[in-house]
Amino acid sequence: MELLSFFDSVYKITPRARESLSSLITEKEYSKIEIIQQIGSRCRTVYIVKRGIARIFYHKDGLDITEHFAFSNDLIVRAESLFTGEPTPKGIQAIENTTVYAIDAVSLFALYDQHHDIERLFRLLFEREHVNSIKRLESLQFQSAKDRYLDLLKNTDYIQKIPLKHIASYLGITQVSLSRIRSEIR
Amino acid sequence: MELLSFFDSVYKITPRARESLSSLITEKEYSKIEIIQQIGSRCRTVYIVKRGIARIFYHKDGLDITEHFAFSNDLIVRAESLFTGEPTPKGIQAIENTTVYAIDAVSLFALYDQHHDIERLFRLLFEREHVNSIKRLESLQFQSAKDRYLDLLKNTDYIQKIPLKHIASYLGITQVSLSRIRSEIR
DNA sequence: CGAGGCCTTGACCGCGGTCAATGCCCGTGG
DNA sequence: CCACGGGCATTGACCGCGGTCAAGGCCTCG
Repeated sequence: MELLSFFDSVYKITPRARESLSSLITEKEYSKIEIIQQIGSRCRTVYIVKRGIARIFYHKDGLDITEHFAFSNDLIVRAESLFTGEPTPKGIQAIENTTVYAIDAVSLFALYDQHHDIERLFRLLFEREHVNSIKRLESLQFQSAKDRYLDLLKNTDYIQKIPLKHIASYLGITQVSLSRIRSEIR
Repeated sequence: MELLSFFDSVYKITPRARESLSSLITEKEYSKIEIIQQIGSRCRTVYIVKRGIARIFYHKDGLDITEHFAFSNDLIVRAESLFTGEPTPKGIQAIENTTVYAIDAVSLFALYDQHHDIERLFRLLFEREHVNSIKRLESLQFQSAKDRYLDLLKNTDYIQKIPLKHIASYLGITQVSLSRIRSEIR
């Protein structure tokens, strides 16, 4: 499976661990706009995007706000719920027709006790997410919306597939402002 | 040691692991304004504040920007360097006379191989930091500076000990704007 | 007592916000 | 097949939050 070789590139686990882990992995398909996880639910599944695009979103003052985009091989979890067990006001949605790998979190955490190396693999995977959050913090704290948009253009393929309204809220601005920024650029 | 009982409250480790771990822990004292870790260094030490206040900061366009504050029992690491091995443009400074516990990261990571439960303990500690980063992301993405300041006032004791200029940059605004916000409030 | 750091205040400006009108694309039904 | 309606993006008019620059007050420390 492609996913397992991606895992190998992060941290190699023993064949036995690999076997236990792979038995937990299922694939699911979602069509454009479909909800993968409802707002208000608890995060009990670790998703990894196989193909397509997904986003984490929530509602604030009646607005739909995108917090995160995920592409191929990206994890997509609502960490503030997965790590605490609390429900989260955030949901997960497919932006295009999307295939994800899904791993049940309870079973996964149970495997941690039997296979030290699985815990390590996922520790490393989540550490990457942690670093991503910090980078995003930096950009939100002291860059203009325009700079953030230019960065996004530079670093993210497939942006053209994402509706501008989602990009706008991800950048922390309205789609009206994003539209003006875009018109300035060329 | 107080630190070990704090660790116990997060995750209990075996007596043997506890012994190995405690041999890595040292205490260091820094006076107000003193630099704990230089800008541009690699993060090879896990610090936990025992007493006092520390901050993570960096320079952007000649300005001094505070990214994080740490109080008693808070971890203080530059995760984007600790987890990647890359140097970081961020430094650590004591805001007051501060005592920290210091754990050498290389030795700690080596212990992970011998003691599964130490890896788990620190995984859980870092997960908390991860969740904090995400909460902060939310507030930076879609709250006004005033709301962020009010939250900070509510959730953080000892703010009165932190110079306003640091609070301002932490909120993503200038100290001039913070000053106006403060004057509005009462 | 003088110097420098920190905080406040005033004048002025620009980025990004709201509200509203318009254009465009696309799916659905008569 | 065209007409209509709804969602998405753009554009204009207007406003307010937070930015810069500069002056002034207040501590602290040598």
